[in-house]
Amino acid sequence: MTMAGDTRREPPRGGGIAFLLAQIGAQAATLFAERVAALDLTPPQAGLLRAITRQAGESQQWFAKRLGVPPSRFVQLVDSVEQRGLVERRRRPTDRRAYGLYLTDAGEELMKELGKVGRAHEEDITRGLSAEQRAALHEALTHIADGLGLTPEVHPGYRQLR
Amino acid sequence: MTMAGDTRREPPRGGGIAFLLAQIGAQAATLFAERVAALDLTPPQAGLLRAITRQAGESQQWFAKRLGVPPSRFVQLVDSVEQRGLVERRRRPTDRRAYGLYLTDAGEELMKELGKVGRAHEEDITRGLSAEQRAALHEALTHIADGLGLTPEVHPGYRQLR
DNA sequence: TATTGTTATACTCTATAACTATA
DNA sequence: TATAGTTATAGAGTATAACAATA
Repeated sequence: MTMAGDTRREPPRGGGIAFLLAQIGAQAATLFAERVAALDLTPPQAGLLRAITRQAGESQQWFAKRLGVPPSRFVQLVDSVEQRGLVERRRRPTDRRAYGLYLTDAGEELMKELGKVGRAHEEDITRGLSAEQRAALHEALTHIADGLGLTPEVHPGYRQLR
Repeated sequence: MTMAGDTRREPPRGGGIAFLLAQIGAQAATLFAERVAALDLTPPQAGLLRAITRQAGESQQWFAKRLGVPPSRFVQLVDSVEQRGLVERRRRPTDRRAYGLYLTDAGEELMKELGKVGRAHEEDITRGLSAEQRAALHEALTHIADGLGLTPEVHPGYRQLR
């Protein structure tokens, strides 16, 4: 099934690895957007829910910085998931300017669905690769991400569905 | 130098291969945008110049479809490089509705610089990977791109520099 | 009537900066 | 005076659809 060593293409695939990464990354982001749309979520909303799962109770400023989103945009993002009953803002008694963010029960439920969607998406992208190829690919990509100074949480490439 | 088999991270890097691809792809696109900005080009302009290099004389419609850009946007794209003297529109005698697109001498010159930029960018991204890792990575990415139905020319992920 | 290229317009997404309430 | 959150506004980028010239 895997066409090992297929380099017969001419002209050669433009731009090599960097071009392929940009091209595939954009397509992966689009496919992910389509998948989470089935849960009535946008990719930024999905990213926020996941971040809250990991760091429940942190302030909006904290999440906004962590996710690389400007505070003004972040407000609307929180509004959108709060109005759907997925996330709660809780005033902090110690500093009444700040809100801590928490998932509601409905939010926790949706996160399970989101986990399934993520696994299906992963399978979509890596379909046809052997376990060895996947391991090597994951290692190479992690190496590149580290070299580019990318941190696991920040995802500058979220894309809305048109 | 390469940290082979580094899977100690916790929590594990989010989303696995698909997430890494989207994250890296976005960053690669941004870095490329910064590099071509040194030539006073945007990524879509660079993509157009490269396409014309390969298929000089084809019509605007042909290129627009090939690059996945709507005709209305394509007009402005051609305008921008024509005004800089990099590209020429030539009316077709056989069908006076259509224009064939050609690089000017200045355009050919700039393409050489663009080639250098592309190679430097490729090195930026793949820095620290062994020759074997690069070959395996290229193969895996080509496989993924084929699986996603991506063609070598179309690049839906061009991103403007902000 | 259909097609190439063009223009006009409207819409989406985003960031900048001003504003409020608390500290 | 400084900070968390919010709101208002303006800009960039994009697509949709109407238009002119040629077939």
